[in-house]
Amino acid sequence: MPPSQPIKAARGVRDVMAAERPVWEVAETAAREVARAHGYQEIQTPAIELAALIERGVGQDTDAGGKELYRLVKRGSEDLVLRPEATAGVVRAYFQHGLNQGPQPARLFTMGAMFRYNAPQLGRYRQFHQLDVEAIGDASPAYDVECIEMAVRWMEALGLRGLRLELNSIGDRKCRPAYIKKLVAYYRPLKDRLHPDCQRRLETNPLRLLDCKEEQCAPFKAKAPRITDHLCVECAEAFAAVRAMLDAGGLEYSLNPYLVRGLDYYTRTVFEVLHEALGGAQNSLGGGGRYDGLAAEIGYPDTPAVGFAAGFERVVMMMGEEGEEVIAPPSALVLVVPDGPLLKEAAEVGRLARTMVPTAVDYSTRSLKAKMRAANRLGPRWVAIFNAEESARRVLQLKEMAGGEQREVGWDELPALLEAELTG
RNA sequence: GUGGCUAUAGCUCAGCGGCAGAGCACCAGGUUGUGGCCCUGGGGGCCGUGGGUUCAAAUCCCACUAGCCACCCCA
Repeated sequence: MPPSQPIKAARGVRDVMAAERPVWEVAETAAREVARAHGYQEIQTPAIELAALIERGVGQDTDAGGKELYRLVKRGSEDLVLRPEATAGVVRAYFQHGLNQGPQPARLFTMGAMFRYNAPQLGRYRQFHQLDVEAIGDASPAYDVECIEMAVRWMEALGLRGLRLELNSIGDRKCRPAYIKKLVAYYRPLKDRLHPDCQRRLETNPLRLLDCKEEQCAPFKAKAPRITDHLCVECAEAFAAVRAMLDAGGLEYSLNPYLVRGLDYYTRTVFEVLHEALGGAQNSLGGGGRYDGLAAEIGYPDTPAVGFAAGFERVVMMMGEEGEEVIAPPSALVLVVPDGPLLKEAAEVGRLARTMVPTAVDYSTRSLKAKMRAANRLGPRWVAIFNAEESARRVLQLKEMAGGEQREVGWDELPALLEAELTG
């Protein structure tokens, strides 16, 4: 029985159609170029992972690793989820394929679909796509800066302007717990005056108090102790080194002591690349940071690492606003248009032309006039027209659509002629 | 998960109790092998879904669904 309603795409997902796809291709190509220019190698990891990897790696108390996680129906004893981000899977692959035995750090990048069950909005989808770049196996803050630089360079290469880089350090396992205690001690007496969400945060995830944008809480936030004033010596030195290298490299940034990222695994450096023109809630094009604790969390040897992820949907959207214009190429350079029922002959001419340039064939039974109208919309550079009489002589009329000139060409001369036209 | 706005042709939208409309797009003809401009004609609609009010509902009311926006969260 047919469905009572025609079946549409699932909520929160979208199709990238032919008019938009070339923009994605530009973004993907630029991403590969930037990553490879820094010595990074492309890998692919699965979209499905064991639930334990994500829950341990991303953190069950985070949105991405908790309520937003897509869980697959168990088959047998396999408890699988759709990945909400790529880092945990890349780190898993790094160990599983022995990259920890090779030269350190391993410089890896990947591109692909991520999945989070949240309310869809412009620029935010349930299936979205990220560029993900990771340097695994070395604690030097120089790699933090390398990641930041790649993120910014990628977006700049796509013509995006009005980018803002925000930077913070959120300490490590040594100094952060002590800071959180101070933060809670500061906020506890103010609890009644915070708005409900923040009252909840105080109990569940105190760091998130710094993320609050409510005016009601703003005065308290301004006077709250700052993590950057409470870093241990090692974290403070690393943070200073990151800033010094950014300065030396001419990368502008602003320090944001309230920048706290949504995933549990971050330590020390965190950063975000924002775009001024995007709406307040979805103004983040990408972000990342150091995650020295993740490897141990998912059962591998303690290993320092740093990386970033950036969203294609938002980057592509901003390219449409202000980036360089990308024009979708016509689907074919040559369109073969037989006048009459000449299917085999049209196919043969198509094969000949295709040896040189992308070639489509119009096999429809419409009038020649209708086929020419269609040809005009498809936008090929040439149309190859022939009727039964010309077919018998193995010739065709090659018409250049832009100027309208056409001349008779033998089928066997066609490839050489097209080549000459393209190179000349 | 919470609140606001919206839903009519492929697209953009008008109509706001009384025959389902426009522009663009699509198809065909005007031109006996040849596109664009122009002219003519044509195909297309459960007016998001379900219920209610009414003699009568695209129009008013309710619910649901979806989209957008804000919150939340983040890419």
